[in-house]
Amino acid sequence: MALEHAILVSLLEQPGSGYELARRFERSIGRFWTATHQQIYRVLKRMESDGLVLAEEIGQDGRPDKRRFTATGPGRDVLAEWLRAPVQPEAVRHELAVKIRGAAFTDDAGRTGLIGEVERYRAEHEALLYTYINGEKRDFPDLDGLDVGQRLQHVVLKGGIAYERMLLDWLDDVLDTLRAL
Amino acid sequence: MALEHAILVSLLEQPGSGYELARRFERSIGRFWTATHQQIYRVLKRMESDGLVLAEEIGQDGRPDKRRFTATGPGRDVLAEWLRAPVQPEAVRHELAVKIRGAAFTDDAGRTGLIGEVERYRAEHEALLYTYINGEKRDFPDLDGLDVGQRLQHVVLKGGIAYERMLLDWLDDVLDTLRAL
DNA sequence: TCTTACTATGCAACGAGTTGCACAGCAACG
DNA sequence: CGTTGCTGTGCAACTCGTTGCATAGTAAGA
Repeated sequence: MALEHAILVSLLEQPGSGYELARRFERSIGRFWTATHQQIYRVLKRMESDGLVLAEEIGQDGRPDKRRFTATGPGRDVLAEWLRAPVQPEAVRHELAVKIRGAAFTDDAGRTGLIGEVERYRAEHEALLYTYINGEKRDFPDLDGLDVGQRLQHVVLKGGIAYERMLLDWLDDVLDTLRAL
Repeated sequence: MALEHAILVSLLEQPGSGYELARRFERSIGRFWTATHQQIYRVLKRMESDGLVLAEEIGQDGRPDKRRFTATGPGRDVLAEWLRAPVQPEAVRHELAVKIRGAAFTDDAGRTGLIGEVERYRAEHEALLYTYINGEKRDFPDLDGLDVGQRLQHVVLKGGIAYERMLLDWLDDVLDTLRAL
C-alpha cells in the first residue's frame, strides 16, 4: 500500500488539505500514482491516528474550514524505511494489449471499431505528451540551478515524456498492423 | 474487470485447464495482464456458471484429473462486445517514481540504498528485455507468412520490447541524476 | 433564478486482488 | 526415506480501490 507513501512525499514537498492533495493527485502526482479523494481522506485518517501526519484546523471566510496536513518525524521515518525496501514488481494491467490480441477473434466490423478506439486512445496520449512538454518548459526553463527536489521531479517528468513518445510510436505500429489485416 | 476477457482471449488462442492458464499468465499473457491461480479459478467458476466457458473433464493417469476449458459462443460475444467498448484510462501505479521523488527527503545513506535498488531493478528489466528479444527470434523467425493471430501477438510483443528499451534508457538517466545529487 | 462549478469533507457498499493455507498424487534427487 | 518440485484444484480472510451518495456554503453565468 504505497498510497500512504505517495501522500507523505506530496506533503513533504508541500503541506496541504485532503482536498488539495486530491487535486495534486489529479495533476502532478497522478502521473505516476492515481487516487480519488475518498481514498485519500480514508488513508489520511489512518495516517493521522498512526501519527504519520499532523492536522491543523484552519478557519476560512466564506468557505468550509479545512484541515491542513503536515508530515511528522515518524512520517519521515516511515518514508525513509520504505525507500530502503525493494521496489515491488509491478502488476501489469495493459488492457489495450489484451484487446489487440483479442482482435484475432472478432469480425471486420469489430476490428474497424477497435481501430477507431486505438486512434482515440492515441490522440489522448498525444495531448498528454504535449501537456508534459509544456509543463517541462514552464517548470524547468533553466536546467542548471535546480535544487535537489526539482532535479528529481524533472527526471520523473522526463520518464513520463519518454513513455508517451514510446507509446505513440508503438500505437502507430499497432494501427498499421490492424489496418493491414 | 478485464481478467474475464484476458481469459477468453487466452482460451480462444488455445483451450486449457485452470492450471495451464495460470502458467500462461506467468509467461506470455502475464506480460500485459497478471493474475494468480486463485483468481483464475474463481473467475473461471463464475464464467462457467455464466456460460462463457465450457469445461470438460479429462482423466489422466498418474495425475489428478483436469478440467479443460473452452470459450463458448456467448463467450465470444462477450469478448466482441468488450472490444467495441472504449479502452478504460489505466490506473497508473509507478512505485519507483514515487520513491525517486521521495529521495529528496532522505539522507545520503538512504539515497545510496535507493541507487542500489534502482540498479537491481534495471538488471531485472534488462534480463526481461533479452527474454522478449529471444522470444521474438524463436516465435517469429519469419515475419512474412504470419497468420492474423501471430501478427497481433507479434505487435504486442514489440510493444513490450519498446517499453523495456525506453525504461532502461530512463533508468540510466535516473541513476545519473541520483549519483550527481 | 436556476444551474453549474468549485471548495471541503466524509460514509457505505461493493468488487477486485492478494495472501495464506489446504488437499492430492507423482517424480526425481540426495 | 525424506525433501523438493510439479501438476491440479480450491477456500477463507483480508486489503485495497471504485462507485454512489451526502452535506454545506460560495460564486459565476445563462
